[in-house]
Amino acid sequence: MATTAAPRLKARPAIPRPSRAAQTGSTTQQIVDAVTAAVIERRLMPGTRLAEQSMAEIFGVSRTIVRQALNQLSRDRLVTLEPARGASVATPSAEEARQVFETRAMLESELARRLSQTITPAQIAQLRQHLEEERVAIARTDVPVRTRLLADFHVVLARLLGNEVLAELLGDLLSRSSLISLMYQSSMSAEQSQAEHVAIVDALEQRDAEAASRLMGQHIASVERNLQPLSAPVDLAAVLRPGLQLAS
Amino acid sequence: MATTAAPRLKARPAIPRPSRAAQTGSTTQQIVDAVTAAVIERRLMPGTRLAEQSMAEIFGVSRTIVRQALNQLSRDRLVTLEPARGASVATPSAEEARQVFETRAMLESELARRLSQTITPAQIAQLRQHLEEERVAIARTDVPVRTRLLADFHVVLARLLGNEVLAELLGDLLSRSSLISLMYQSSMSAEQSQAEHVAIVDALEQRDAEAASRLMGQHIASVERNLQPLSAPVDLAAVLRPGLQLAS
DNA sequence: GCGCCAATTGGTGTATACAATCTAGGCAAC
DNA sequence: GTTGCCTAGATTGTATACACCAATTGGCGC
Repeated sequence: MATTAAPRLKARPAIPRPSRAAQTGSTTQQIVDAVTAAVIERRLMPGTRLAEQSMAEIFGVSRTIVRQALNQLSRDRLVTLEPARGASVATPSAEEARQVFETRAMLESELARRLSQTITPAQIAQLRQHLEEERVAIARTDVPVRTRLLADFHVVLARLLGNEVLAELLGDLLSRSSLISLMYQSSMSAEQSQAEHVAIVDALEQRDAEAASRLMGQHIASVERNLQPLSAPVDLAAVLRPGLQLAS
Repeated sequence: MATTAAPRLKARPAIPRPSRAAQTGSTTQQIVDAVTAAVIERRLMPGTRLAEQSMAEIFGVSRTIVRQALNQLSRDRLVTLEPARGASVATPSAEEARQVFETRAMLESELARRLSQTITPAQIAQLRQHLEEERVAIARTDVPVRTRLLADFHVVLARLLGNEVLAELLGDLLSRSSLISLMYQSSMSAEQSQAEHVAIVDALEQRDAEAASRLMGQHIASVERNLQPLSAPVDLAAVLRPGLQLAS
C-alpha cells in the first residue's frame, strides 16, 4: 500500500508513455513508471535487488503483475533478470555507457540538424518555456525534477520533429543515460548542462543547422566526458571476494 | 484481405523439444523469435489474431509463457495488445511507417558516415561476403532468406561499428520495417535493394563518408518510396460500401 | 420484418498453488 | 581450525483456477 514507493505516480512527466501496454496502465504500467521514475530521479541505486514478493506487497498486487512490470523494465534495460536469481537494478558497464552515448550522439546531432530546418516560432517558444522550467528547478535545487527536466529536453526535441517513434526511442536511451549517470556519478553540473541546452535552442532559432548539430554533439560528449569511471567499487568488491571466478 | 488471414499459424511449431527448459527466457524467447521470424519472413499477415490458448497449445506450454512472449512482442511493436481483446499482429499506420523510416534514415546515414572512417579491410571482406549471400538468395528466389538477409545487412553495419546498443535498436526498427513493407506491399525489387547495398559498400571501401551517408539515405528513401498505400483504404471502402461484394 | 435488449460464451486479467532451483547455515570430517 | 557436504529456507518458474469484460446470438417487443 501507500508506503515508501508512492503508488500514486500521477506526476505525469511531460513525456507520457502511451507505448507499452498502455491499456493496462492501471497496475502494471504504474509499477513500471514508478521504478523508471525512481531510477531517473536517482532514488534507486544500481544493483539494488528487486524481490518479487516484496514489491508485490508494496504495491498491493500479486507477483504476476510485478513480474510483468519487471519484464518490461528488463526490456528497457533498466533492470537485469537473472534466471532463478531474480531482478535487480541494472549496472551498465562502461562499454555499454559508451555505446549508449555514441548512439545518442548519432541520433540527436542529426535530430538537431533536421529540426533547425522545420522549427516554428511557436515551437521555439515552447522550448524557451522548457528551458525556463529547467532554470527554476535548478535554482531551487530540486534534484528529481531537475534531472527529469534535463532529460526531457531531448525528448521534447524529438517530439517537435513530429516523430513519436524517435521520441520513444530517445526516451529509452535517456532512461539508460540517467542510470549511467547515476552509476558513474556524473560530475556534470546542472548549470552547464542547462547552458548548453540554451545554446542549442539559440542555434535552432537562428536555423543554423550545422551549429545546432555540432552543439548537440558537443553537449552529449561533454555529458559523457564528465562520467567518472568508478565502477571499481563494485568490481573491486567482487574481485576481492575469495573463491569468486572472474574469468569467463 | 482482412478476413483472409485465417487461423493458419499452426504451420511451424518451431519447438520440437519441450525439454531443456532450464534456462528462463528459453521457452519464452523461442516463441518471441518464432513470431518475429514469421513476421520478418512474411509468413504472418498484419492483423492476424494471436489467441493465447491457441498459441499455448501450438507451443506446448501454458498461457503464462505465451503471455510473456506477447508482452515482449508488444514492446517491440510487432503485435498490438488491446485490453480484454487479445493480441494481434500489428497494423502500422502510414504515419508510423513514415516515422520509422525517418528515424532509420537519421540513424543509418550517420552510421554510414562514421563507419567509413573506421572500417577495416577485413570488415569490407565480411560485407562483401554478406552481399554475395544476398545475391545468391535473390538468384534462387528464396523469399524468406532473401528478406532476412536484406534486413540483416543494416544490422551488420551497426555491429561493425562495435555498437551493440545501436545494433539492437536498429534490429527493432528493421523488424518494424519488414512488417511495414509487408503491409504496404512494397514494390521494391530485391535486385535494386541489393544493388544499392553494393553501392554503399563501395563507398565505405573508398572511405568516402559523404557518399556513403548520402547513398544510405537515398537507399532508405527509395525503400520508403516504393511502399504502396493501398491496403487500409481499399479495405475500409469495401467495408463501408453497402451492396458491394467483398469476396473472401 | 426489423431493431433493441439480455443471456450466453469465449477470451483475457489476475491470483494462487505447486515444482524446481538457488542460497545460506550448520554439522561433521580431516 | 578449516573445508566440504548436506539440509532447510527462500525465491523464482510454471501451471492452473477463477473473475471480469466484451462480443455475439437468440429472443422479445414494436
